[in-house]
Amino acid sequence: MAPRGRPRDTQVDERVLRIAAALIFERGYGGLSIDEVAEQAGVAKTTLYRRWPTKDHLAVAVVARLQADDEITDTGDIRADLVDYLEKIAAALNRMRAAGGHRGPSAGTVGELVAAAARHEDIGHLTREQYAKRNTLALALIERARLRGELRADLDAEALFDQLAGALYYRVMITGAPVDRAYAERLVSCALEGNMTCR
Amino acid sequence: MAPRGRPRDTQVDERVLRIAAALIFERGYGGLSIDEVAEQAGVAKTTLYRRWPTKDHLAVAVVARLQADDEITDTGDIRADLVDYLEKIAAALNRMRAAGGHRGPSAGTVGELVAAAARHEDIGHLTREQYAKRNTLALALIERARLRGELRADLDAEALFDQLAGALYYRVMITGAPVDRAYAERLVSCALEGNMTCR
DNA sequence: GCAATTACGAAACATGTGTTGCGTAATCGG
DNA sequence: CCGATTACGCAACACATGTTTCGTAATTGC
Repeated sequence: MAPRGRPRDTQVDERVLRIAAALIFERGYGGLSIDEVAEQAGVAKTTLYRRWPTKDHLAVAVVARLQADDEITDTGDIRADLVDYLEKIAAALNRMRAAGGHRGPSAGTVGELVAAAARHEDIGHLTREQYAKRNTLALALIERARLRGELRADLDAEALFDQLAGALYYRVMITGAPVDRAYAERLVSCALEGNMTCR
Repeated sequence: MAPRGRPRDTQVDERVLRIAAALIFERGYGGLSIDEVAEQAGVAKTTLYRRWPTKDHLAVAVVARLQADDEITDTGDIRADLVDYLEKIAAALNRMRAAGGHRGPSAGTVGELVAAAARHEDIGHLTREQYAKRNTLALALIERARLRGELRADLDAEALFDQLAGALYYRVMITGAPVDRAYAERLVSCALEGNMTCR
C-alpha cells in the first residue's frame, strides 16, 4: 500500500506553499523566486521541482489554496443568490489583487495565471475544469429560477452568466476599478431588469 | 528642430515590429526572443533596447499595431451599434488569440499583456488610457440612445458596458469559448431585453 | 540483512532577459 | 572643418529559470 521508496517529507509542501504565498503577496508574481523559496524553506531546488515542475505550477497551487470552494446558495430569490455568488467570485479576485506588484490595485497576478494556463496544458485543463464547475453551478441556479417563473422562459443563461462574471474580471484586469458587493448588486440589477424602454 | 546627434534608422522600427509580430503569432508570447528578433532584423540588441526598454514594451507595441482604431458607428439603432462595437473588440481579441502558444484557442497573449501592464507602470498607464477612451465612446453612445428614448432613463451605463465587454474578455481568457458576431448579438439581446418575467 | 525504489542535496549547466563598456558612424551647430 | 551629441554594433556581464548529474539517505518487499 505504501509507496516503495523513501517517502516524501510532507512538511515540505506546507512550508513551501506558505513561503511562496508570502512572497507572491508581498512582491507579486515576478517577486516569487524559486531559489529564494528553496532557501527560505531550507530545501534544495530539486525537491521543489519534484513537486511542482515549474514556477507556474507552484504559483497555481498557492492561489488554488486561498480560493474558497465556491458553494452556491439557493434561497429562491434569484437576485439575492446571484449577488451572493458574484460577491464570492469578487472576494477571490480581490484576495489575489492584494498580491499586486509595485502598484496597489494591480491585477498582475490574475493575468499571470491566465498566461500560465495558456503556457502549460495541464494547468489550463485544471483551471478550465474549475471554471466549468462554477459555470455549471450558476447555470443550474439560473435554470431553477427560470423553471419556477422568476426569470424569462426564453433567456440565454450562458450569455447572462458570462456577462455577470465577465464584468468582474474585466474590472479587475482591464479597467482596474473596484469590485465589491455594491457593484455586484448593480450588475445583477442591470442584467435582470434590462435596459430597453419598450416594456 | 532636428535632434542633435545621429538620427535613428527608421527602417529598423518597421522591420523589428514585423519580425516580432511574426514570432508572437507563430510561437506565442514566450516564443518571442529578443536575441532572435535582433538577429533576424540584423541589428544589435542595444538598438532594440534603445527603442523598447523591455520585451513587454516591444510586445505591447506589436499588439497596439494590429489593433484597428476602434471607431464607433452611431446609426440610431442602439442594438445594431452595440453589436458592431462588440464585434470590433472581439475581432481585436481574436487576432491576438491566433497568436496562441501550443494550443489553438489560447488566450495566453491577452493574459501576458495584462500582466505586462501590471509589471510596468508606463504600460499600465498607456493601456488604461486606451480602455478609458473606448469606455468613453461606448458610454456616450449609450447616453445618446438613452436621451432619444431608446433605452431606460435610469439605466446604469457603466455596468451595462462592463458586462458586454467583460463577457468577451471572460470568454477569451477564462472559458476559451469562441467570440464572434453571433455571440455579440446574443450578449446585446440578453443585456437589452432583461431576464425577469415580471414585465 | 539485502536489493530495489524513491527522496534529497549539492553542483554544474543551458537559455533568455536586461545592462554595461567601448569603439565607430552619422548628423548638427558653430 | 570641429566639437558635441546621438545611434549603432560587438562583447561581456549579472541574474533568474529550469534541467541534469551524481552521491547519499530512507523505506519497502523479500
